[in-house]
Amino acid sequence: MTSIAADQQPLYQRIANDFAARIASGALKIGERLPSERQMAEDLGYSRMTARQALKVLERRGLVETRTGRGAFVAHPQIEQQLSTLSGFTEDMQRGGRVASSIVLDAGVGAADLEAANALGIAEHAPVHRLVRVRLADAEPVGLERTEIPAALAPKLLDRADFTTDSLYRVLREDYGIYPSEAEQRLWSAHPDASSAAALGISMQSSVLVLTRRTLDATRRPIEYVRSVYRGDCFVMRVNLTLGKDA
Amino acid sequence: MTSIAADQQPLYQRIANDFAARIASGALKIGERLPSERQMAEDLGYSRMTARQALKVLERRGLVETRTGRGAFVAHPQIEQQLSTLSGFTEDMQRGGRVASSIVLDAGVGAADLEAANALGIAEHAPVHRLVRVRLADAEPVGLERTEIPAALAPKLLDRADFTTDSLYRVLREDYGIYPSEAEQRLWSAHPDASSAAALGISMQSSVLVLTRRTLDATRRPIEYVRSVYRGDCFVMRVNLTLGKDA
DNA sequence: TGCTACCAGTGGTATGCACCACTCTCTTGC
DNA sequence: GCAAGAGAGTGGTGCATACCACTGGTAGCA
Repeated sequence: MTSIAADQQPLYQRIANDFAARIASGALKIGERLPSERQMAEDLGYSRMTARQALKVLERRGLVETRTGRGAFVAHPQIEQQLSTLSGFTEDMQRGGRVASSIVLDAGVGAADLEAANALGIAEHAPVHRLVRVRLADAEPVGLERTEIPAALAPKLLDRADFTTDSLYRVLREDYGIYPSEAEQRLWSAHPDASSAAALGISMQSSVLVLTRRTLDATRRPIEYVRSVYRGDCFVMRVNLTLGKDA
Repeated sequence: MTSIAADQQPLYQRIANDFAARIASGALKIGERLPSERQMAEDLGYSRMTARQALKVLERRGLVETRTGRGAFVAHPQIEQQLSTLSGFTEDMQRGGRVASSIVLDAGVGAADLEAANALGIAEHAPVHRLVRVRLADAEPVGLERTEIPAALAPKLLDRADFTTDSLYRVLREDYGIYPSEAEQRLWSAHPDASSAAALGISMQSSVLVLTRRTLDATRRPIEYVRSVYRGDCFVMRVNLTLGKDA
């Protein structure tokens, strides 16, 4: 029976995936405690070491964090943190004592242009949810963000929440079970085009930071494509590179 | 004897650190094969599982990569790869069919200014190795990189090699046993100052990408501070974010 | 000569056990 | 009433063992 390839995945991977799915579906909420290693093993009939191995996988994926003598807990989503510290807008503003906010310029369904379609792996002119927001610091526009998400991926997405304040990722996660797990970002320095300059209230001779981001979920399915323009004089991007957590 | 805190570190960590040190010192070279798990265990008197655990640590640190049925091998340094793909200069140029090269404008010992001193954790005016290079694509200047390294860290560093072609990290690694393992990068969009504009042959109204990088080694000791200016019209920075390798 | 089949060695997975340090609770004793 | 201490439960470390899938070489056959 070696021909059966159905669950050729190792046991600990299946256990990990099972928990990952339960976290994604919301059956396990952020901060909630997982069953103890011994209990998992006994209840479900495998060894404690196997349970540990599964937890290690979840920990490395950033879905779970463990505390000695306490237990294992569902962690706060990490890629989102990385994406947000990368563009660290809100914190930057708050650290500077300024108030961050957004204005939604557009929120609806449109047709993907060629660039977005390529990035998202869909046909040109295929329908996408489009969210265009101006980022403000103390009511002054400092950035223009344009996000596109395949319409087929998340039906009625933009009816779900008020994205002036709400997080797009939170809705994708909690309402659609979609977890960002990977992202490719490109950024460069340029002068703004006419419409961006107008939206930001700056001259076309100014220096701006242009950013594109292609975000994938755990199955490497593209879930969003972002194109942003930030004013160069009030925006610093931080990137931290590390190798593992072990000293 | 519970008071002795000398080697309270777990066994597998000590094994891992031992191998890490041997890799850093050059006793184990890149690509070289490590002893097999069973052999390590038998020779040195601990369990195979413990040896495995140590190898897992090294794998996560990016020092070692394992191949089923083959063995474990010393990996190519990863942070350096990340730093270079981040600034992906050479590859970008090669992909575009252009030839990448450098001109060394300055290579010697100087006094740290306040910004560099703070970043490197040394006193202002303390001696640093200073390396200033212009990056060229097809003989056209596209970036200006200014690197500073505490002089105390690597005596006679700049006599060691010709940095027109050689890699700074390679020399740090092989001659001084210093491994970059962490980096903080900041970047923003701006107009160049007069001297940078002159070095790059561009106008002061151009848009440039400014980058600073603070690199730390495994003990979180600052080892370099880099300030760079890149022409916005011919430089794209790529950043990839991921969580773990497991599907 | 050239292919196949085998085999020894390797990492990968899984089990089971033992002991430790840590955290929290609940009881005991002042 | 409150503090010290016992105890149960948790993750962390380390051990021994077994079998699997994969790799590379080699011996043997055509």
